[in-house]
Amino acid sequence: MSVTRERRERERAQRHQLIITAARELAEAEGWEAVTTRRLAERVEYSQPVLYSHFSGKDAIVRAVAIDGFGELAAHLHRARPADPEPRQALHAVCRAYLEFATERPALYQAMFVLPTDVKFAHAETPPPLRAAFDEFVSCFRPDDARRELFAEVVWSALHGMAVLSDSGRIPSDGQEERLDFLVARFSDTPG
Amino acid sequence: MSVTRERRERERAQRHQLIITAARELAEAEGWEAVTTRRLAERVEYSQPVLYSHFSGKDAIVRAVAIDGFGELAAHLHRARPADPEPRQALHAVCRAYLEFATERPALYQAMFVLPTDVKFAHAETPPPLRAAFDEFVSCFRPDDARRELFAEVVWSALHGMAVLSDSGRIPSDGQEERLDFLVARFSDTPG
DNA sequence: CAGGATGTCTAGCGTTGCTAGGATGTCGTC
DNA sequence: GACGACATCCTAGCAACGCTAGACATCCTG
Repeated sequence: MSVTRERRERERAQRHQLIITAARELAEAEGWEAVTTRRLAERVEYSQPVLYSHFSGKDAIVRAVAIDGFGELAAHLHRARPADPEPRQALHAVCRAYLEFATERPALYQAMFVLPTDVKFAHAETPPPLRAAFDEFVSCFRPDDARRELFAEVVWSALHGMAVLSDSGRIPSDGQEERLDFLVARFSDTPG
Repeated sequence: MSVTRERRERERAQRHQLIITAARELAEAEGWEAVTTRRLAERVEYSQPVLYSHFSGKDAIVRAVAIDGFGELAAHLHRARPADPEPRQALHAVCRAYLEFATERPALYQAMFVLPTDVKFAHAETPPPLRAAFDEFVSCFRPDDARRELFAEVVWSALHGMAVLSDSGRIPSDGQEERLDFLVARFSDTPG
């Protein structure tokens, strides 16, 4: 339990995070198909096997990036929700923030919500930040409505669909604002 | 221009389709990650290079599968839409049919709407069956409403989100029916 | 200072998508 | 019917992939 050991562990933890951020940067710059273990190793200036001493495999690295993303998304949505919760404006703000997040960090978003994953959603083992992000949607609906979780699921599904279809060029990305307005108009508790 | 030549071309066309259906079956049975050029070649009882005399690469095979799927989806949605178009029931029927299609042919659905593609959506070069499928949604809204295309985009996005999030285990698949009901209630022209 | 644990690298395995080049067979012409 | 031209198909191989075994170096401990 020497001082050296502590330093080692600290360095190891730093390198762990370095791998995660390097994977994320590489993915954001060139897409996930460009993130190979060789390029990643080169980028962190270690050899390939070092990656495997930190993560069980490439999937685990992607998962680590995704989990980092959940925290950022939760924070981003929370910042966007106005303090005075006029319900419809709150929903609009949160939805817009969600689409912003997806558009500005497409690779991160893919790691979180598109790539195959074994992260548990809506489950006891769900990462707390992920649950927190989802709750930002739930909180946009009336607390006394028993179906607000259902509402949140559908709104989230719609936003996710808009995000991925737009990102993959399947719907024109310049109509996103209009679609957002329409979605919120239809889903907010206070119609009109 | 001999008879033999005609037979050759006929055989070639058959083999072309054989490759497509083999790829699709393999994907439906074991997922797209199991569809390798070697396994596909083995399945059609030819060597690998034969695939490349029909398609420019693996992506082109996936695209061909997807395009087949567009036709089937359009037909499936059209069958589902009732002749007497009570608007809300029509929308409900088409939406349910869409989700059915996605759940029952998940690999085909992925080829069409998830995997990277260069198929043109909402464009002059859009495959007609794809446009026809989209129009089944558009037709669920009042013809005099200039924004019905927008409505259709958002409904489609929501359904797509529900389909992929459920398929990848990110929302529980047994809530799909409830979500569908809620979606249609909020989006149909005739509220209530 | 020796011995064992820890950390890191080189080298290589099996698989992937894809392609070059040779063998085989079929066709139109003399 | 024999022959050159052509089309068809396969064997063999390339580079890149995720991942791992085993050798080397380095450091802490007794």
